Amino acid sequence: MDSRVIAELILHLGRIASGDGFVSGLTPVQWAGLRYFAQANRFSRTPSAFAAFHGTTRGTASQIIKGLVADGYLKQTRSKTDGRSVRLDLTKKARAFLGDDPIEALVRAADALPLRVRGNFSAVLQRLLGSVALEAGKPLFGTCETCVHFEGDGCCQEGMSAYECGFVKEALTADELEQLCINFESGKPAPTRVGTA
Amino acid sequence: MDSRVIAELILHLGRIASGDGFVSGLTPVQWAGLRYFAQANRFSRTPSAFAAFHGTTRGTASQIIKGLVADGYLKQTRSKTDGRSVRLDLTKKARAFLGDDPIEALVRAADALPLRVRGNFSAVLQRLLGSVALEAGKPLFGTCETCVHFEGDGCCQEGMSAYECGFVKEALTADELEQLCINFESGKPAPTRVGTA
DNA sequence: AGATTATAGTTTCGATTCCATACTAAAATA
DNA sequence: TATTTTAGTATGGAATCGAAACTATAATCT
Repeated sequence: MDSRVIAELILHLGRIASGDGFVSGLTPVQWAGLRYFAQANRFSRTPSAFAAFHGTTRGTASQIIKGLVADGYLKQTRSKTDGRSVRLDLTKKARAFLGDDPIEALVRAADALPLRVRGNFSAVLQRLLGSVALEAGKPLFGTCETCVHFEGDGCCQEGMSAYECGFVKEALTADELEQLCINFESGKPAPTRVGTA
Repeated sequence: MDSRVIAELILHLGRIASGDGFVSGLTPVQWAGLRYFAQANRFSRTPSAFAAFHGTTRGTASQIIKGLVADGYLKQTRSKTDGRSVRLDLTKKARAFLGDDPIEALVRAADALPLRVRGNFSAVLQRLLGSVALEAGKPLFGTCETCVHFEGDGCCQEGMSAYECGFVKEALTADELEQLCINFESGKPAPTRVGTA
């Protein structure tokens, strides 16, 4: 019986914290877009990936992005390796605006929680999201840390960090290990493994 | 740094779990309305209270309700004591439909959590909602259990339960103690108190 | 290679949502 | 009695979103 209360609290909290109407000139959807492109790694900063993440169609995603580009929050670059693809990057203007995101009220509230509580709480949220995303057939985004495609024993064999993604087969910078990726696939084999095909 | 992750998870989870588009013929907003009127006590089943809860305007709330009434999910009754006021009650049809609510996916996910975790988790959510609602100037709904207006020592003095709301000055049934109320005011004086004016 | 199919992204259209504003009617207050 | 407040409803315009159609590039299949 507590479960229903939890579910309703999450939905309600999400709605309240999204901020109604315009905040600092952006709509809730536009803020969601900005947040996404601020956190997605370079393989995932595309209209399609955003659509998948946000749980909408590519058409809708395209519109949201168009608005953000027009207002100077995102910059578009065509991919050199794939002529169809496009990458979106936050402009300086956008980064400066991130602090006005209405989500900050919720961030502050979470920040007031005891450190220990935060960790548990966040883990439970992750778990709930995993279940719901699975059932709804939505892709689950995640970071390299627990991804099956992550290869690389952090040790610097020859002077350079040896992180690599086995899916796109490219090297990864340290920053990118913490960014969201659409190719994420959950799987936590022992941290020290060597790839058993 | 974990706080931001928490905030984004909540927003994301809320969006995914709201269900996109129509589910069983109702839109996400209509489902939200149905849930509200299923859980609000008789003082709070009004357009205004729903607007306050849902964080929208009375006009928008009125539209949502109009649709639900037209589709036979809600029944309108004018108040006898206040000619302006209107009370909305769920129809049998609506109660039968509640199980199809897209939120059920999230409910099931929460239900899979260990009992002990659920309690803590729910408490933290409550706390976050309290902070955010306060900061956003939104009213906080709650139940009699922790409301300052709740009067009555559950003991049955003369054969009937003596629960009463000091705000509307009316007797309360046992059911109503668990329903959401717009007149809720947080405050947890000692459970056994007698009203010090 | 050439034809077919799949993918990335965009555009357009219609339905829905929602806020702002204006409005009616019934309390509450002066 | 006159004024103000409150409850609820309508209307118009902007924004959102999904479905479907469309363009262009890549991948696949004879």
